[in-house]
Amino acid sequence: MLVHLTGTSLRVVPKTEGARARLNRDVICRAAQELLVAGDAESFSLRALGDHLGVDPTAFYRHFQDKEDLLREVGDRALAPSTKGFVSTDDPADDIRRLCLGVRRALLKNQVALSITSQGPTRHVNELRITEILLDALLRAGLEPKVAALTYHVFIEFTVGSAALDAPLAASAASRRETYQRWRSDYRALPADEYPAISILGPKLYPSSDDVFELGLDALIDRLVIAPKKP
Amino acid sequence: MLVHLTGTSLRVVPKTEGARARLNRDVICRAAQELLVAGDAESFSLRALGDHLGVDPTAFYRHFQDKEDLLREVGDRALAPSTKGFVSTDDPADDIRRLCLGVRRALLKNQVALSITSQGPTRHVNELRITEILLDALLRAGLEPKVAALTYHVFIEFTVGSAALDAPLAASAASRRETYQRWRSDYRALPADEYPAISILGPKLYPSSDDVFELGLDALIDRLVIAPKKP
DNA sequence: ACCTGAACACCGTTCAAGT
DNA sequence: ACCTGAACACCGTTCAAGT
Repeated sequence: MLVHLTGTSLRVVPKTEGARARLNRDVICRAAQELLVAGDAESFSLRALGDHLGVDPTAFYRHFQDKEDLLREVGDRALAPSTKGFVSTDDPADDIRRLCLGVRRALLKNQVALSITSQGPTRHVNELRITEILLDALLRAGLEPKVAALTYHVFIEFTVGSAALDAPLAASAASRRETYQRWRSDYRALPADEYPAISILGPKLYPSSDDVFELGLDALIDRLVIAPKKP
Repeated sequence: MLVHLTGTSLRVVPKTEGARARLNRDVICRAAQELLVAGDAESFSLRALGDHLGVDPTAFYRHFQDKEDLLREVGDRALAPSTKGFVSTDDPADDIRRLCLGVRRALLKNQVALSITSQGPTRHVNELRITEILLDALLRAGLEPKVAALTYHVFIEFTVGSAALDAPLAASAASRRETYQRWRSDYRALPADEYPAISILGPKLYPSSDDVFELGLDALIDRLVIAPKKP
């Protein structure tokens, strides 16, 4: 069969016709991001997305392979603020620190932490930039290749993993304080003879998850980048 | 209203009647664990659980509040091997190391990492034991209460978070090697001028996730427990 | 007391049909 | 070329009915 042009394909399409919400990957991603930032991640569905776009839910399949394909791209777009305008300095340790903090913030805001790592590398530009920045910093810090690769994965697992754990709570920032209050009082109700350490430290548990992340991140940077252990 | 015994409540129930798969939390949890260990986590459903038990799917609701209630208990049971028989020594750093490695192994095997932390503390015995062991070790290591609490959360986030990220791949151990192969070759196909660090380190990425976890865990222990930073 | 089964309000996805 | 809408094969959960 030959591909052939028909007369109609050369017609000029009126702009007014194109104005009514013509779908493409960009407008779909933006609508998905709006829903994810606004509500909780688990109420997101392709049907809700269709509603939000004023379009049949299945129109989506013209532009993405499946839901995962969409979430992966939405996730990558969410990461843009952490790579756009990022400039590496002559302090690789600080570069790593700034990058991981930015990645975490972007993931928490958009509730897409898990979709990022679900199926390995892609050509998605922000994921690749993050990998490049991190690996570059680790090489500049003087790590040998094999150790640099391992260390890269440590930072990714800690950053993305803790974001995945914190995201559900970070979403409802208002209720987080009272949730934590309740959890602490659950600990307080435990028998002190059976759980002595918990009864001492219970009131101090569930601090700011930002503080937790920074403590862990700085420890990893100190030990793995600034003063790596000799083998 | 008074609680009163009726004559029938004293009747001896024939054992043959009890033998036909009478439901309770224990047999339901065991069936769920079997399904989770055998297959992938996302194919688990209450309907599949009902089939496996030879029972209507909704019979489940006589014994658990909802699916999350079940998964939380299944998760806690999965953690039992990491706390049963655990003995703390006079080396708190090593106690932490052994505990976190055991917790990670248990979570990966049962694919229940995320269900553990989804809604804070409970009276589930293994979760509480893990908290107690960890907090106790941190206090014995000489950390002051506030730092000990932060450090506790760092270890939990790193252990559970990385298990949550690794679990989907750990499930299909057979296909993991070839998956990693493909990912590495994806990296190799990238333009070297745009991604110089990736093109150098690409072949070394995606090492054993056990090695990654141990590198990070030991770094955190060194920096936060053995040689904590002075404020 | 405990289980069944119909029913409700959803999912992601496919595919023939429309324009 | 792109969108629609019916349909398929599922979900978790509720509730009246059975025994």
